[in-house]
Amino acid sequence: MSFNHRKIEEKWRNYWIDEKTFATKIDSEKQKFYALDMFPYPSGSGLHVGHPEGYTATDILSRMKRMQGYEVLHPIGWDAFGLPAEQYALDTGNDPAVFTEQNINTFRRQIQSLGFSYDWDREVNTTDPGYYKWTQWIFIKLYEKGLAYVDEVPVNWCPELGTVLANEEVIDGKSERGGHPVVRKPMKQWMLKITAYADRLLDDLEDLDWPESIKDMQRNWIGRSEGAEVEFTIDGHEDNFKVFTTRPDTLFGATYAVLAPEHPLVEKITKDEQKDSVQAYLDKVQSKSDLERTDLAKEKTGVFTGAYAVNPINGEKLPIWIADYVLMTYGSGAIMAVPAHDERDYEFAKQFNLEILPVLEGGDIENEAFTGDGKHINSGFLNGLNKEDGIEKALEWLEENNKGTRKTTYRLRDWLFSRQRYWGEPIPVIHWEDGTQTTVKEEELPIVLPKTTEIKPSGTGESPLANIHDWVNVTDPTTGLKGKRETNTMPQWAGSCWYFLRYIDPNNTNELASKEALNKWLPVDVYIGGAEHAVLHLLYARFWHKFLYDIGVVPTKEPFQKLFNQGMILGENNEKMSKSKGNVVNPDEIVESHGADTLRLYEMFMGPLDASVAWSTNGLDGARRFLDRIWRLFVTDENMLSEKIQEGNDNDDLVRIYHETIKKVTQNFEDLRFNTGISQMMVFINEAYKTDYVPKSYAEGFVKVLAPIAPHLAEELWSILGHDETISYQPWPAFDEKKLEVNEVEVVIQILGKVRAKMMVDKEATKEEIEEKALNVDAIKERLEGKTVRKVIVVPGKLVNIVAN
RNA sequence: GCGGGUGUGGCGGAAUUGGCAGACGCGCUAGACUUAGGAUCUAGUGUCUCUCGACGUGGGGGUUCAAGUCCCUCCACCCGCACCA
Repeated sequence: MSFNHRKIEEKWRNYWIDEKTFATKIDSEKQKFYALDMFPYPSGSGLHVGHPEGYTATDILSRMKRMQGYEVLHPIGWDAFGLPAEQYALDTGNDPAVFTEQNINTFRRQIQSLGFSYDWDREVNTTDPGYYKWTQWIFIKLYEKGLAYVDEVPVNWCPELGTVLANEEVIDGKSERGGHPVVRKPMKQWMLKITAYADRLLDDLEDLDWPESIKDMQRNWIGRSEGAEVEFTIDGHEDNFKVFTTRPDTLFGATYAVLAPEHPLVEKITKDEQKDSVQAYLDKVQSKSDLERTDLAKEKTGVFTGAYAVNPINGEKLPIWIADYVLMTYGSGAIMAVPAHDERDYEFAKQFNLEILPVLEGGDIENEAFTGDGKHINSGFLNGLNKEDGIEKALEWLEENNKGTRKTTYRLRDWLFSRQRYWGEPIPVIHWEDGTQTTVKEEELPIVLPKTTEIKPSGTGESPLANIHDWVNVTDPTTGLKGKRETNTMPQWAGSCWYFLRYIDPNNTNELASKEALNKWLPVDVYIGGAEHAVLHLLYARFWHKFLYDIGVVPTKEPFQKLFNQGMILGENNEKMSKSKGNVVNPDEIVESHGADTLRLYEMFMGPLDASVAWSTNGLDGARRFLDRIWRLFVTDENMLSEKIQEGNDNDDLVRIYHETIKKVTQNFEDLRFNTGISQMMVFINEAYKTDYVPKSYAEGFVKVLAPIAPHLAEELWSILGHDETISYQPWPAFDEKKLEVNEVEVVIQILGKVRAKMMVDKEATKEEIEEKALNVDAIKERLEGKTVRKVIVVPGKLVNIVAN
């Protein structure tokens, strides 16, 4: 008979919630373990089968660690501000708060139906004023330290969404959310100075137990490059300009210079006879959308200004060009072009017939730029040096002669932090009528988002909050000075930058979390979520955490010691699940038809946690079949303990496999290799079916290791085994290394690397004994007839390889 | 183009330090039980020959007594970045 998952799962789900089985004692004496899930954005479409994959992984670890005697913090919450709810509210005329609350209720119900061992008293919600009070507080601290500032910058304006977006939120010239077109537009915006932390964000990656691919993505995003800033004067002109280069050693090979179209000197230095063509070029560049600028057809374009720069190293005159392959936003917006040794400059020089002068030996500059290493030539005092020494000597020369300095630049830009939207944390700043601006006093926090029915973006770049006069207009009670509140709100990423801190002390009204609790519980021991947050969330959260570390709020430099990215669950047709493809699997239906335990088991057994694997209904059935097999082994049709489970000592047929199972499963779970751990559990059950009886102690040990994967079923089996209390805090079973040993081991006998026979030998047998025995095996003797044995290799306990011809 | 990764039966995937390739599951085949089976149990299942055996981890080459694992080379696919000087 198969077990009734609906009844069993409901029973234990209610038990855990009613008894608060998984409440964390935050000041416990036990060793701590903090297992964190990336908290979900509670979308209107509900939970997806992809969500439970990562959640099950952390849940297994949490349940195992509890049984191993740790105090476990395993919380969940809601990243509930953000564009989709607001867009939906706009489209349907609903209040985003109401809509969000409904979504959260759905998510909570769905997550609870899967039996995750969250501490439900620690739920956080980024849209709760009690929570975002502290998001605002952190903003004020950033402001006080000069890390939050207003700047007029060219921003990514998305007309469709009516808001600006951070660089990280723009993909191929379109908004990450919704895929709407994005254009460049100068606007006054709040910025966070993440660049001040660029070096630390880069260097501290070294000590983190994170996937190398994620670390690399962050390294590339930060994009530190070391080189020199070199000063160029302009022939017959007062002004000069700086260029950034990583190859100061190639300065002798510079044959022209390029300014970005937006460079402030462009207008000043352009000669009269070039004015028309330069203006025409600038017009053309400006009308290009971001999409066109990143277009794949990368033909170089540009125009000559008529002006000449002077190469500081040899006094040569270099024509100054304008071209959009030089970006105003990187370095100084100007470059020295060394076409012989830079691919982009080479292309440009070919296009416009500019001089190409090699300064490094090797390569064939007739056909392509040479970017490798070689001896310097045509380079005055650098001649004969290699790349590394050349760079060093050039840097020394530049500094001695006041022509340039060592300089490090970054690809990372400051974080654009304002959104012209309603559904976000209000930025706690007041602009006063005397032209000053201040942050709100801490005791006035939180600045609560006002209720309104008018949440439509104005489209002019002003937030809908600007129309709520009661809220916007303030008067200082002591001075009578009038002012207006900042009407921009924070981006969605703000709330998720620190939520893992709030879980530690979620109801604290005096501080974001108590110092003692933070000291005990940080860092997060394991953090599991999707790879889509590789740069956005994970970089921002690290930045805020480092800042909080600097002002003494948190005790660790990094928030997440170990990070793991779960893979994607694809549709049955091997494609990404999506409504339009009709291949979405709804977890509610699986819980109903197969049970939560089956879903958990199946998702963990599909393959390695980090792989993307297609959903398979047959595979799901197989997972259920395994649970049924366990049930039938333990329980009779009358729901009594099966006679096959017997009190008493070891069963010799089962003893080794039992201890091996405990060992492997424990190790595999620890390593997040759930698929192999489960396979070992299947091996045990297969063996248990073949033998006459299963000692009760083995049965109990097995149910304990099953509990993290299939907790409802395990609880039920545990009670059928005669226990009154939850299995959740029962000690994790131990294995006995001695029981794994065998007296005789099978050794394979190979001839020339091919397996020809097998034999049993004593575990303690010496190499000589094994060799002798192997040569006396009949099948081997036959094969060696007429051949000379040249060599015999013996690997004790494993194999014998005979080299004979 | 740059960076990271993957490639093993019909399918998902196993395989410490090089040491029996294909654990476990799905699917398939046969048998048992059964009024019945999309239930359950038992056995089998890499390919070719069905007897000995040969061949097999993307292709080719190499090191080694021994290679999925190490080295060289080529190919395919996935992810990220993309004129970042």
